[in-house]
Amino acid sequence: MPELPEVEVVRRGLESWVGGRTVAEVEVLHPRAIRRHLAGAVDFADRLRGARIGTPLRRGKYLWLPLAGTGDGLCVLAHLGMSGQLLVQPHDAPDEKHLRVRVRFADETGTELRFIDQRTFGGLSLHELTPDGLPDVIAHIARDPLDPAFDEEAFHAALRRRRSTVKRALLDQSLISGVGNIYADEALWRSRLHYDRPTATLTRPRTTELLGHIRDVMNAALAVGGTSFDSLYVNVNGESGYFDRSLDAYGREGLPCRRCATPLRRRPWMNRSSYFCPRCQRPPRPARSGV
DNA sequence: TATCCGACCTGTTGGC
DNA sequence: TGCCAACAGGTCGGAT
Repeated sequence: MPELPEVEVVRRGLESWVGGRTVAEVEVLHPRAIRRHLAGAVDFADRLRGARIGTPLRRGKYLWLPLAGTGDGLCVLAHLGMSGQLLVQPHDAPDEKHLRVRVRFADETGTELRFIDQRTFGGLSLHELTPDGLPDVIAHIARDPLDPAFDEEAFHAALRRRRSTVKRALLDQSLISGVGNIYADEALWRSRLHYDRPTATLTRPRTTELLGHIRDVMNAALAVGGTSFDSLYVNVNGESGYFDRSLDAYGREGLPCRRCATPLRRRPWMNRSSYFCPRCQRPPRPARSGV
């Protein structure tokens, strides 16, 4: 599933293969893929035609392509959801089964950009950029932990204020962006923190340690092209990443913990799963009532 | 206001 | 072999 490292791999691919090219034609094959573009498919295609793609940018799991030539301050915002792919394909390559949007360019390179999405949780839309260069609709998305301007002190203070648990907080994109279920479980395992640990109990050193593990695991995944369990995540050239072989917690139910050999467990959690080591990641003690 | 949780969506897998 | 339920999970919006 595309989280920050996978989206960054895609962003880098787009920078190489799509940056600087001019859009000739856009074909929307499934309306749900552009559902966040409220003006609809015809408007989406009309406004994109003739635009020149700038350098792709990213915040958390969102990436966007600034546009020139359509009036200032417009961009294509993309979210891959759970199964979205942005592929650069030859014109004559057969259409993928779940091809949703096709972008052709006004050049002779012989390739086009395709948005493919099996589960249609992702999508493309056009938005204006705010003065600080961010698409207006993602102003609520926090900076991600690989952003040099990420404010660690403010993050810790926000955690302490919350009456919630640590994994919920990690998945809250308005608090810290780019972390999804996989890297949350990995970082918690590395930090020896149980997913239900109340955020208000985290000390400043524990927050620093947790952020360090989040950055480490994301950078390690980035270095090998991200995590691919199946064909649902690939880079713009259709290649898989290799970080699934390095996962310590996610998807390893019943397998021995790489620290203590205790079999890892999976627990249903918020309509998904949490993987953890019952020995290294002790559940929090219940709060005593009436004290 | 803060937090929680169901709905959305489709292919795969496992049980019967 | 075929049917069905469970599962995967990021984001949004309604409920509490």
